[in-house]
Amino acid sequence: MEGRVRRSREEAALTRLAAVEMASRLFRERGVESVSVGEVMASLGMTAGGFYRAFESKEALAAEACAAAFAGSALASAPSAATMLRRYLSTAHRDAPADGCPLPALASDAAHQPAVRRAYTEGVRDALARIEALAPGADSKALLAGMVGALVIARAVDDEELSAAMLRETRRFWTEALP
Amino acid sequence: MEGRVRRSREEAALTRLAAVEMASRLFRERGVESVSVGEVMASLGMTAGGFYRAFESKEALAAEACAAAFAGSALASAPSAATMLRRYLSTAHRDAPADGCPLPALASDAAHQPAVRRAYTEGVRDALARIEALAPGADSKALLAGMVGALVIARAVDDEELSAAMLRETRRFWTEALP
DNA sequence: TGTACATCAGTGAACGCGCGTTCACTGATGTAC
DNA sequence: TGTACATCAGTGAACGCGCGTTCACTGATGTAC
Repeated sequence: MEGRVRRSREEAALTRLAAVEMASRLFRERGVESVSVGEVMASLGMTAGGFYRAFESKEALAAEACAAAFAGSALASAPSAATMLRRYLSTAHRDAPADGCPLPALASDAAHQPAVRRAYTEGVRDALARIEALAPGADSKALLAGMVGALVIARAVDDEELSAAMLRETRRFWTEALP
Repeated sequence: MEGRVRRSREEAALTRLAAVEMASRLFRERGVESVSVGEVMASLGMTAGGFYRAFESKEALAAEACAAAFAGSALASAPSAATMLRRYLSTAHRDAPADGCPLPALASDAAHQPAVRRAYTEGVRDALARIEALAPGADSKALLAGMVGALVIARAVDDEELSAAMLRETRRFWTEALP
């Protein structure tokens, strides 16, 4: 296109927020390393060059986008432990990683990239606190491990029946195991 | 170096096996996409060009290397469910992904690459069968989810204490929960 | 068994490509008077 | 409020780099006689 160029500062700030939000979704869907800066900006109708007016590097975006993913996690709003388990261990959650919990989606990135790792650690602490609030007395770490593991395996497997069974059986076990 | 070149067919076959084994370790350690063909071959003291006499593509190597990782999984040799839990949910296993179970290490690759996905699915079926053999009557899917999830989180987290606690509490819960 | 030739495992340079990042430039926005 | 100038958000081309893959070449291995 020709040169429609400078936006107002307000618009630029909104663009920045939109980039973080878009990156947070794309990173959960496909992993930080598989999504390019150019793709994030193109999704916003912009070119890659402008990215560096708003962010210092891709790593800085990764840190912000992951923190944003944890901050906006839907797990926060469940009214009971049973509801949390039903929503978390659902095929809908499995099939929508971009909108879902970052713990299964970003585990591999966190294991290999320090910027993601920091946000991830806080996300684990928050998740444990939420589980303890919803299910006092439950073994929160074993429960979180089961939820995250079931989703990770359900997303990695080729067989729809096996995938659904991982979610269903894990949900059933923990629904019965809770006080 | 100068041209010491052609090896015997026997040597070439050993080189091929060594490449699969090396790739299987490197892929578990850092993920398939973060390890280059050149790096795998350099680890064997060779150049990248020769790779394509033995393999059709990097994707073909990924499929073979992942299948090999599952075939050689140490989980197979545990004499009891308690021993399996102790070994699997240990900091030693957490800190040695190259030698460890592929289920936590390759989950992200399986979710995004069809060649890995197929081997992964068989790996999940095998793991469930082994758990059912060691702990008849246990909820094998919930248990596998807990083991894999605890290791995935323990490897993704910045805080040694939190990381060790994830393993320890998950192990304690399941040791008590088993028949 | 010995010799002459064909094969082919591995080398190393080159390729096309996509990536993260830089930069000169544009023209609307923001500011000073 | 209106004008003149400075700023700077975003463009688009270019960069250096590492990747997966190809290919002409080498010389030891394998084979035919």
